[in-house]
Amino acid sequence: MKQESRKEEIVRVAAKLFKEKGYSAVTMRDLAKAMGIKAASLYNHIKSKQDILKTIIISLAEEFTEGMQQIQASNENCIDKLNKIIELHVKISSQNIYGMASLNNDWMHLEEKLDYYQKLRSDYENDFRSILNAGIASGEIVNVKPDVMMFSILTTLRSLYIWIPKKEDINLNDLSNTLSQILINGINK
Amino acid sequence: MKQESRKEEIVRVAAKLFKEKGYSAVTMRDLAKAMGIKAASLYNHIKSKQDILKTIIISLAEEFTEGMQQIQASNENCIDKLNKIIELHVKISSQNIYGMASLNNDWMHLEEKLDYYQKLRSDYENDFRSILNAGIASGEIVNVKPDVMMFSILTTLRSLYIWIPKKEDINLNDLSNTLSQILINGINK
DNA sequence: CATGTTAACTAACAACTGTTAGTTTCGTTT
DNA sequence: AAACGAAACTAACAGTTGTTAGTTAACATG
Repeated sequence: MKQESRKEEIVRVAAKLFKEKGYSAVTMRDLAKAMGIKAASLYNHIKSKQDILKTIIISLAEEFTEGMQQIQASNENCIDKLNKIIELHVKISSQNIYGMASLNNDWMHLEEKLDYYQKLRSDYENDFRSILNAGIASGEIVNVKPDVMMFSILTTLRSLYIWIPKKEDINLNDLSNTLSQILINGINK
Repeated sequence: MKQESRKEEIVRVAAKLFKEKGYSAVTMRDLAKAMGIKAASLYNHIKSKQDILKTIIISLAEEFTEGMQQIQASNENCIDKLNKIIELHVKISSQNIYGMASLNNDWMHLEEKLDYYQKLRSDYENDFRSILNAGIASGEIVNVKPDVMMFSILTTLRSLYIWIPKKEDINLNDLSNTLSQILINGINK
């Protein structure tokens, strides 16, 4: 159990506030009050408000990129790759509920790192799309607009951070399995 | 073709800016510049910044409520009700792409109308849930966690505003049908 | 004990925030 | 021609914003 540094604590508390009100609506004085210190004291630990956002978002985006690369490299079939993607989102989202809110809602407020973030995201989507296309080609997956499929699955997975906290005593394996069933087999009997 | 009032124009332009940067990050001076006037001049037409947000969000939320009530009142089977809900979201979202962004991301910045909005939203979700439960009871719908089904379908539909603008020359009927197929029957072959 | 580091503090800054008051311009109606 | 209303303007406000500078207290290391 490694000790959390003061900077990490600030980033964690900031992410929580960012989830509730959004990056722009949270002031450094809000954050300081939540930390029990004065706003100026924050700057002993962090470079800027912008730097906090960058730390939150980029580390998460890189976690997704890494996970996707491992899935792509494996030689499982397409449905199993999709199941792995679902597990990846459930895992990362449940471990960092607050950060996921920033990733989804406040990425446009990244400044220097905006281009880098957008590249990671579009690479991720391209990988996702190519899994679906391979599944269509091999006959594993039904042949209807892969873009709509991707949109549907990915927005569900990207919104997990909203929904997971509402369920108490949730079992993450159960959740992954249920999502797999619903997203892949639908709800029709 | 009814003429757009100056106030409606301001609300429309504001919604566009809110979509790009979020409510909090858009200043009245930003909005004025986009309108080609000075910030103070906005107040000849609108009461406050808050009032703009309220106008955008509440009218949309009421549109959804009205649509859901009609669907509930009809005596179609559950799957057909779900198809109607999908059509409702596609229709409203495509007609008001910018407003949907505020509805999804900036509702927490409503002040006096926050409680009202939250009531509309939870009523909507309750209606949705009861359709799913009826479908499970009648054997139309597979019996797995209705909350996960609702979450999955509803977040996809709520995110349409992000995705529709990326597709040029999209046919809205096609989109509704494709979404129905994917959300209800899944992607498995 | 002396020294250095960490992390808090107070005070202040220049810029920006939403908004109000009062004024001007200009086309339309009396 | 006079009066009116709509819609723009300038100027200003009080409060808030992110951030910097310089200082102080507590504690660990030489």
